[in-house]
Amino acid sequence: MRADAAANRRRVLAAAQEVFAEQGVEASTETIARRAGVGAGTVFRHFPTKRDHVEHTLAPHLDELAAGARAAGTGGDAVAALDALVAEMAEHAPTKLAMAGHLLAEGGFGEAASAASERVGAVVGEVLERAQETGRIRTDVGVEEIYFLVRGVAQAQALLPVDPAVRRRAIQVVIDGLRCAPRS
Amino acid sequence: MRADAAANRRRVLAAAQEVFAEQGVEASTETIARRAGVGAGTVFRHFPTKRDHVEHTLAPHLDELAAGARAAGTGGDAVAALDALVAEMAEHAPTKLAMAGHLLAEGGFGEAASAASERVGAVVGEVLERAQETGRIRTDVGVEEIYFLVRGVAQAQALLPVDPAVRRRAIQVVIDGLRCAPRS
Amino acid sequence: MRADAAANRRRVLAAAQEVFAEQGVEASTETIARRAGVGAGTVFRHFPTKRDHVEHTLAPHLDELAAGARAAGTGGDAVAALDALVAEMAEHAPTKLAMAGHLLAEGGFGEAASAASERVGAVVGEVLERAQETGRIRTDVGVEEIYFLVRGVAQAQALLPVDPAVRRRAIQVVIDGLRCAPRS
Amino acid sequence: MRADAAANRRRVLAAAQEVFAEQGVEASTETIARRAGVGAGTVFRHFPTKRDHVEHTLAPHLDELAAGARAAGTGGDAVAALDALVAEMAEHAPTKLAMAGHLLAEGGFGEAASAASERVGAVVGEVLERAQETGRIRTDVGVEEIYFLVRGVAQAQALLPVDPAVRRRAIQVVIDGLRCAPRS
DNA sequence: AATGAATGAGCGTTCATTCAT
DNA sequence: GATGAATGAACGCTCATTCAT
Repeated sequence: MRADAAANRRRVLAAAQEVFAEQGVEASTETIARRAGVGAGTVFRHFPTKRDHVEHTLAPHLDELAAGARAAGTGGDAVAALDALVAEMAEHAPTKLAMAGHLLAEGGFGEAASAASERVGAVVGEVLERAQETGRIRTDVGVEEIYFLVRGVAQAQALLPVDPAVRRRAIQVVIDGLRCAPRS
Repeated sequence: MRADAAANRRRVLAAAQEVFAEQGVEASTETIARRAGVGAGTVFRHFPTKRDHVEHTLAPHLDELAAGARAAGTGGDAVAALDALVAEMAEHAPTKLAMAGHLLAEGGFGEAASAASERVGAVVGEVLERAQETGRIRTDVGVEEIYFLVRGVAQAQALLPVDPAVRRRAIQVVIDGLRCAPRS
Repeated sequence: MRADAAANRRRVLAAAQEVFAEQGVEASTETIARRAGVGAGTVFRHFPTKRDHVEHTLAPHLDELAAGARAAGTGGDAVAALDALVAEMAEHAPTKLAMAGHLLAEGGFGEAASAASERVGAVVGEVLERAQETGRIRTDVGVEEIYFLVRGVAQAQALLPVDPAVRRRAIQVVIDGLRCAPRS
Repeated sequence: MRADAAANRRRVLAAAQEVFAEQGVEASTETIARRAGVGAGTVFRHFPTKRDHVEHTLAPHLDELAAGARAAGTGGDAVAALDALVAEMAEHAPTKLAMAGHLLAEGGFGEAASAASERVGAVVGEVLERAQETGRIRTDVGVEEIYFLVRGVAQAQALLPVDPAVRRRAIQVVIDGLRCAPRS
């Protein structure tokens, strides 16, 4: 029976990813249960409150983000790697991250989300450090600034769909802004 | 009694600003009414639907934003003016802008919010153009990109409170990124 | 000022007739006040509760009904007069009588409506008696039965709009049923 | 638990029959829930909107009506059967039919009520045709006229309780009016 | 006397959560 | 373990009625 339970858990999480992405965190637990093909009670057995549910749905997203960041951020040229990482994160941390809002509005990330969030930070930290060592990336910014900017870009598109060309140019501004030389 | 009504309207709006800022747009109308010291019916007399209420709470914020932008963006040096405007907007378009989300999710801005939004855009457009004419600001970005970045930074701090120093440095990245010369 | 008050009262009643006819008794007092061009308070000054308001709007309708009945029921031939009266009442006591429902559901007619109702009954009684004296109208029915049937026909069309031809034939059945001779 | 749910559904319907009969369709869902001994949410689980609730409360009434009509309308003598059917319907389609008003005011019968309504019409049609074939029932009336008259009588008593003797005599007028021979 | 703003109870409806089966 | 029915507290909104001006 453990196997069944685990399978159900997975199906509930998958359904939640879909439904939260489509309808936002306000989607009802019933909807998710139906999509997962289980009863509402089952969802609550696995995630006793909605907070838990949202948190455990967010965590894999963050891990995916970390994975994407790691993949993008390990190319040969450290600076190019940073550029790619920022672009990757800013483009692929979309709508779904609105979940974080719900969590934070209700008392901050829990264990699961915090851990995943730190894993993302670690990856970014590594890549950033490598890039700064080349001397071409400004050293007055750290992981926090990067993360802040990336979250911002991600949320800006979540709120209001925007022409991809606009988004791309905006991201380029951020990337260029991370370069060392002060200008003019 | 027009005077009393106007006073009440102002108190309701003030309460809404507070409450929406504290608890998000999901805050109940009852809560706002209580904070304003009026009955729930009074809120609905002034703003027949929640959308109306949110919209008319948001509009003054946008106007304040436009006013701040205009103030910041009219200094002598056009580029310094742009820098100031971006900083000003990014710092002072806080939590409360989450209201826009509610509106957009429910069918777009209404008249009041659209008008205010355009007023903001106009100010930014003017300042940006002036700055670009100096040749020191990149010309591959327009109002949309600026607005997108500013919204992003604003929302990023709305979602998750952040050390002001971090925010300041992140904003500096954006400002520097707007400069012309591509680097290294 | 007495004159102004009386004029207002009349305008409120006229507005109520229109609005109740259009939207049913559920129409809000506000709507009626607006239509009458007065404030809501004025309506309540004249009719302290909604019951009062409905009742005093209904009474003139009943009086109109009585007037129509009297006009129709005073022709030369007593039986023809009865036929005309029934037809007249059944056709012209339409939708608006739904008001009676509200009243009855809330504790019966009040003074004003009761008096008007009795005035209708008196007219019908006179005409019926004259007709019965010809020996051609059954004597096992009285005003109550007539009134009951007429109300029925009137309300049947109020609830569900019906082909006028159907209504006419149905009314003819009632008229024929009032004749003396039992058949086959 | 399907059994419990079904039982609850039945209790809710029974409560609704009572409450709608006593207080009209405007009765609150809360009241019905309390009468049924369940929470308000339970009522809405079974009948997602008030329309649904009214409709499914009305439909059994119509079916009962059809059943009664069929029972009354299948005796040996076709004319006697018609008489019985009209009497039966007019007497037993009481207050509760006011429900139809709510439905019609809100966009017509739905599936359930329409189907039941047609079942009633079919029964009446059969009996009427048989009776007309005897040559003793006027052929200028059809199901529509009968239905109209019956609804009328039913609603007349719904609106204002009336002495059963009066009602009986009024119904007799209708029955006699359906006979062939024109009189006088 | 008239106004129309304020009130607050009530309504239909939704949803996270609990619990009997 | 899973189910899905039941719960009941909210919520947005309406409206008869009251009352300060």
